[in-house]
Amino acid sequence: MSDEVISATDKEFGPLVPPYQTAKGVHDILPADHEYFTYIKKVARHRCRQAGFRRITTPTFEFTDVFTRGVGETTDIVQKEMYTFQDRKGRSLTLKPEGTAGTVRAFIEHGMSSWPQPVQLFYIEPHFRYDRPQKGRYRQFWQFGVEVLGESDPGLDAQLILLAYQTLQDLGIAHLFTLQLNSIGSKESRENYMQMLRDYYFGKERNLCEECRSRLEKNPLRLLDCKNEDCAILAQLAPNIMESLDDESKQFHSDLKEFLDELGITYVENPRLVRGLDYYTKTVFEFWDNSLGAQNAICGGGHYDGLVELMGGQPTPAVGFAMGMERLIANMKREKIRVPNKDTLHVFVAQLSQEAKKKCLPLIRELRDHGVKTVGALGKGSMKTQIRLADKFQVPWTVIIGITEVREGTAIIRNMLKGTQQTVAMEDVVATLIELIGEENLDTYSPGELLYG
RNA sequence: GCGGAUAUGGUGAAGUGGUUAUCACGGCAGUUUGUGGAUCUGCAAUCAUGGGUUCAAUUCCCGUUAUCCGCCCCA
Repeated sequence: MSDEVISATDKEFGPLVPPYQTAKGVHDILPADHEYFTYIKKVARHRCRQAGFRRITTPTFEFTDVFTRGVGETTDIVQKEMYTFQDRKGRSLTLKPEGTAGTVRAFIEHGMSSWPQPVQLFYIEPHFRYDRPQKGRYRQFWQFGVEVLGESDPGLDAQLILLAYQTLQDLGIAHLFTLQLNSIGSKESRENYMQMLRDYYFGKERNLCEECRSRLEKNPLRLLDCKNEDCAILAQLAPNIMESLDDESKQFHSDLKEFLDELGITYVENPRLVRGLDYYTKTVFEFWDNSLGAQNAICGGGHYDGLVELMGGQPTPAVGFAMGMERLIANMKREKIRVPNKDTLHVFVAQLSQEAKKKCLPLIRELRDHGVKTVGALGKGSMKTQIRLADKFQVPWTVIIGITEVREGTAIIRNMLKGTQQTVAMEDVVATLIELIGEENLDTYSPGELLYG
């Protein structure tokens, strides 16, 4: 590598020379954090399976149009947060910034409208947004999301909100959040409402922030949740969306609230809640962090009746939500919640001499096949080093096989907690250990039998 | 995209305009070759990076990059 290259890149982008570090806004997920990831995935999968959802994974990148059309041209996500690049033939591709657009694309592409309706899907996937990193906001982040397509009923929305709520409960953090609820009506009533807003703001433009002035034309709904002081005051006095809803949406919304009451889920009606993605209709909701008072959502979702059609499919009602895995973890840690994990080992196998090593390999294999979590020090190292390593791993049992044991056909089983040890015949080692560990503690998870034919 | 703070071994922290940069935890190795968790010994940092001020900078100033926080937006 020439000096020229090093200095040029170094100056513009920081350490692009060894040792490397992660790009801005992305993180390694280390084993300690995977304990949380694994646990949350289990909870999510379990809740989804109970409710008849099946998992889908859409590609990490799609044609850019999938998102510009699906998410909406005027949204912040599309306008300034997408990772867009060209492939070798000049096609524009984009790393998925959210999960719904790709899922809807898949729904249409695979003819899911002919599956039994509604189609219920969930995903646990990384997403990408080019945004300034901050607490709970990363350029690559994981979302757990669900979508229900092909049927429209307030009961469905209620179920979905319940699913989100129970997931938060399962993770021990539901009490930290408040459900914010609103309805933005049908496409038609929303357009009427947007016209009402434009009329309301007519002549008041000079009091708006610069951004809101441009929103006025493209997406006046967003004026309602602007944090700018003056904009907020005007928004307070703006016409309430509830009053301009069409009758069907009104009925839908009041039914939903009834169902939520029935389920004992509390919510705050928030007529200024609008979502940053264009595809929503009727129900929109977010779970907001209580302590911040501000809008820091751990989960957001809503009803989107027009999207499938917009993306070239048959008119299909749908509803979904997504929650941020990193934010879930951050909140669990904030609550000092720890998560059970099964990474602890049972047995360490120490060996001395080449002959002993030969005996160790089959033994380790047999132990593992029986569900005994086992590691062995097959590299060089004195007895002391190996036992010390066993101690570092905090295993309760160590098997020691040296020259003497090989000759006698035995092995030493050492109790690492008490410091006692016994010599047993080589063929009894596995059975003895299983008894010491206890069958119920073995790691014998089975993925299920394979089926043939 | 806009503002603020920070940047010292793997981690967390001290510290100084000038000879070997301190401490804790962790890591590795060793304490004479078959046994751990204690003690002891040793090893590991061009003090983010580029430039400037100065006889001299890790320490002062500026740029860059990164991290953290707020705004914006969202998950």
